Amino acid sequence: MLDKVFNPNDIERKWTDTWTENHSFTPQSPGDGESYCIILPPPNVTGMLTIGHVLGTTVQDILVRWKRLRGYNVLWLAGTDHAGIATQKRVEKNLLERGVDLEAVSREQFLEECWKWKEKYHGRIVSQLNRLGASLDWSREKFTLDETVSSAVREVFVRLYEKGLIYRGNYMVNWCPSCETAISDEEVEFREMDGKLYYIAYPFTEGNGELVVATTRPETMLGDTGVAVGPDDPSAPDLKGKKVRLPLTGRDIPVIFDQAVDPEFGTGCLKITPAHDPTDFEIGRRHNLDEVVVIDRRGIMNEEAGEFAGLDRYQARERVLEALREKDLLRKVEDYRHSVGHHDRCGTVIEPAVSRQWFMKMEKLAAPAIEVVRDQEVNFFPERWKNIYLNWMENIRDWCISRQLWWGHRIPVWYCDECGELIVSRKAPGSCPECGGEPVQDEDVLDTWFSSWLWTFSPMGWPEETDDLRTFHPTDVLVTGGDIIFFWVARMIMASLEFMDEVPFSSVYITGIVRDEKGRKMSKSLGNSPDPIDIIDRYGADALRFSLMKLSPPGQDILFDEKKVEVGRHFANKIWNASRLVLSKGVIGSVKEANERSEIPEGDITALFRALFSRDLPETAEYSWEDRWILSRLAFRMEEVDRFIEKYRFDEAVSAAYDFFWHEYCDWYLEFSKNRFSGGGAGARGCAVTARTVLGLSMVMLHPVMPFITEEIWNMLSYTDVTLAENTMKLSLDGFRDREIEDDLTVVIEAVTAIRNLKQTFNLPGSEGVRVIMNFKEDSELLSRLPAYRSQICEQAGIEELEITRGAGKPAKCVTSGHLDFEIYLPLDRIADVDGEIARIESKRDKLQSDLKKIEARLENRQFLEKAPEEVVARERERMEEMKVLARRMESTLRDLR
RNA sequence: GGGCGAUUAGCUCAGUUGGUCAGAGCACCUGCCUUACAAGCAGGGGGUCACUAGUUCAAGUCUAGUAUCGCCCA
Repeated sequence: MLDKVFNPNDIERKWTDTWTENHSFTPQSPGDGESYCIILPPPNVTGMLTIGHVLGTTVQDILVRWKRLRGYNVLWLAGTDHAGIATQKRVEKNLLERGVDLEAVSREQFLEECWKWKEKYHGRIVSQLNRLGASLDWSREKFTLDETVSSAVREVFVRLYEKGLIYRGNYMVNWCPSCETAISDEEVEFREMDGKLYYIAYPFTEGNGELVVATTRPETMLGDTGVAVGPDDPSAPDLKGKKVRLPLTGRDIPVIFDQAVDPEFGTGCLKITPAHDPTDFEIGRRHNLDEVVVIDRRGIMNEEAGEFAGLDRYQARERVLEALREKDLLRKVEDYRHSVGHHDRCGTVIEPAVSRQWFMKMEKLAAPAIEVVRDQEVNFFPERWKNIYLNWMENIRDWCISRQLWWGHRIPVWYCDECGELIVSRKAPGSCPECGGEPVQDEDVLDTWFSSWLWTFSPMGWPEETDDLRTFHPTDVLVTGGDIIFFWVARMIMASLEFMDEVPFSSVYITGIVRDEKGRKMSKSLGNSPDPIDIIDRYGADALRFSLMKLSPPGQDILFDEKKVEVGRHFANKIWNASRLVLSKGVIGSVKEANERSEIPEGDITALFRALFSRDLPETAEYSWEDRWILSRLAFRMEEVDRFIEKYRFDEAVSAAYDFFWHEYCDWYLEFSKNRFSGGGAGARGCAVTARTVLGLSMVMLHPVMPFITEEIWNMLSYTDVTLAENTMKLSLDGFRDREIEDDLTVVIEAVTAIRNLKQTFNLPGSEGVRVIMNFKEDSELLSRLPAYRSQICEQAGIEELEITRGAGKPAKCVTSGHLDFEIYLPLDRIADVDGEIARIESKRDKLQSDLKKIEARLENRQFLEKAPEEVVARERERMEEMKVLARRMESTLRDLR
């Protein structure tokens, strides 16, 4: 006998092991059937997965398992990312904590530490993904620094360099003084901050007078090489050719005129620091101003800053202000709120700096990537992301791709130590082709995303024309968060179009962001994400997956609270216990026997299904209306679930399966089945076969969402020796839909519920001696079919006798329940609480009458009658008549009671 | 400054092309440890759909504006 309470941990381990041993998720290339491919957004090897990863991973797993069940040749490609800055920082921190002097560590030694780190955390990530049930193909797994991927990176660099799209130069970049590297525009996060606006006087070199400039960063004045005013400035003619003397340095700098000056800002007069401000840089280059660097790579003032050298930029700010005050040049200080760029990885305030870096021209690459989205070759779900993508792509700027790090893809560029020749090459050159000198490789590495943007094809062996590429590229759908749409999604589309000449995927599904109960995004740095493994230990992976899917409508952020996982745990327990019931009846009519009897090919569940149930289940001793009904509902629900998954409506798909299993199969079918089992004989046999089959197909339906428990139950049902995860079945249950019986059951269920309600309201616990009359309106079609359901209605409602009548009068002493097609009379010798009953009916009558008034008003409205579609008017008329009948009956009931 | 979400029951959230859409889960109340399940069963109460105008015969749903919260871009 199975345990009473479902215990997920053992079976989850068991099936993970089995699937791994069977290599269940390794497809062939070329393979049988249509192929389907998803690449896993490679997690960083910096730490552990968050609940956010669980959400995205589950969505992908649902899609690939669902496709596999339908016979697709599915590849879900596993991989991890080296995460340049993040990993380097973690390793540095780790070394410092171990008391290692970073200055004394060589590049080689440091990289060795990084690889150790990678091995450790890679293992953790793999085990987390396995615990979650992710059906990834580990045989093809790649790490972004693997040789196949690295060679693709070098290939791409060389090709783009040769095409003139990659260039090196001295430009303004976002510099992180903490990480001591350049970063791309996308890695800068702007935050609103309270600051000050300082008004500083710059005296003219000749004559009296001064120009007052406004700045939030007074320390940068040490690097000023000009002062700019707008060309339309009223004082412009007077300023022509003038110079000012830069305070504290004594440097004479020109007054220039430039469109970029905003006359509304401050005094309308802008100090120009070309080496430390992006706008100033542009203005400076336009006017050939000097670029004086005063802040070094660590954010410390250099020797150009004179007496301020050696101070960090914030200390320098204070000291500069002091000095200006002393010289009486500080005219005004205002509070000022402005946005300040921070490095998204470490939170350090970005120091814009002129620096020699490698860049990629993006405009030409972006053009086709814009087209494919406009032409709907690539579609976003939810669709609103499309506009965000297009907006970014249309305003794209060049990409700074070099990083001053050690951990990453080293830039494939060498410089001759003799003649300085620049050599861009796929392989290390032996000697300089110009002078035979010794080539020295560029010290820097590439932005991590420079390898990630190739991820739909580089892990499959590009630039070789491999079987995998032929079979699986382009991939089908990319599932990821909206936060990396620029970093990654957009760039992948560009890369694939450039190098594969096709889109990388046809759909992009953007998941919501998982936040904590306070609405903060879960992140490693905040430490507010619970370890998914803890949750899995306590609730089970199926429960976690189910709950996340049920609670996350597409694109909506989800506030995660551990309590929400209970929904899934309860459901898994329900599945488990329903299975206990069904399996306990297994001795009757084993499906395996039926399988053998009908000589059905191993694993062909559809054929089995059809052999067990012919299209029109005859009203035989074996099968009866209960079976027809649940099969009809199953047919409907399976189709519904498929439709929702196709539309990426996982919340709806999961809810449909849940409602079917719990509220149709368990609440009604299995309850009906108890009587049939206890009756024994052929009826019990048919019931057992149906109960098992529906259970089995429910497992198929739920497997993509809850792979473990469904696999377990599926195997206990012994249909085949093939695991559910590896099974394929083309299911088409269309023919089993039976509207008439579904309509009948709607009434049966309504009647049973009404009787239960009356019984409970009037406190009749047992069924003994309870007699109920179900009185139909004269014209009801149901009347003739109802007797078939009579015994189940009695059983389910807990009554001894059900009399079905037509147009009969109401007995004198009884309580009633009114419905559209029928009325329930429950005769009582004595109504204990007459007043309560009157109040109950009155409140229902009041509600009915107010609804009735609305409908009457509508039907008296000439406009409605003229303009609304006929069927709407007809339906309203019908409703009004029905409600009138109900109201009359209620009134008569009330009269009787009083 | 520009753009995008959100606002529906005490809580967390569904509600697709306007017309049986006012719903689910949790929480709550009542009765049940009924031989699958108390992580359960049966029954029940509970909402002016943020606000204001508008379009329409008809608005939770469409339009505009307002308020509050959140995100993205500059």
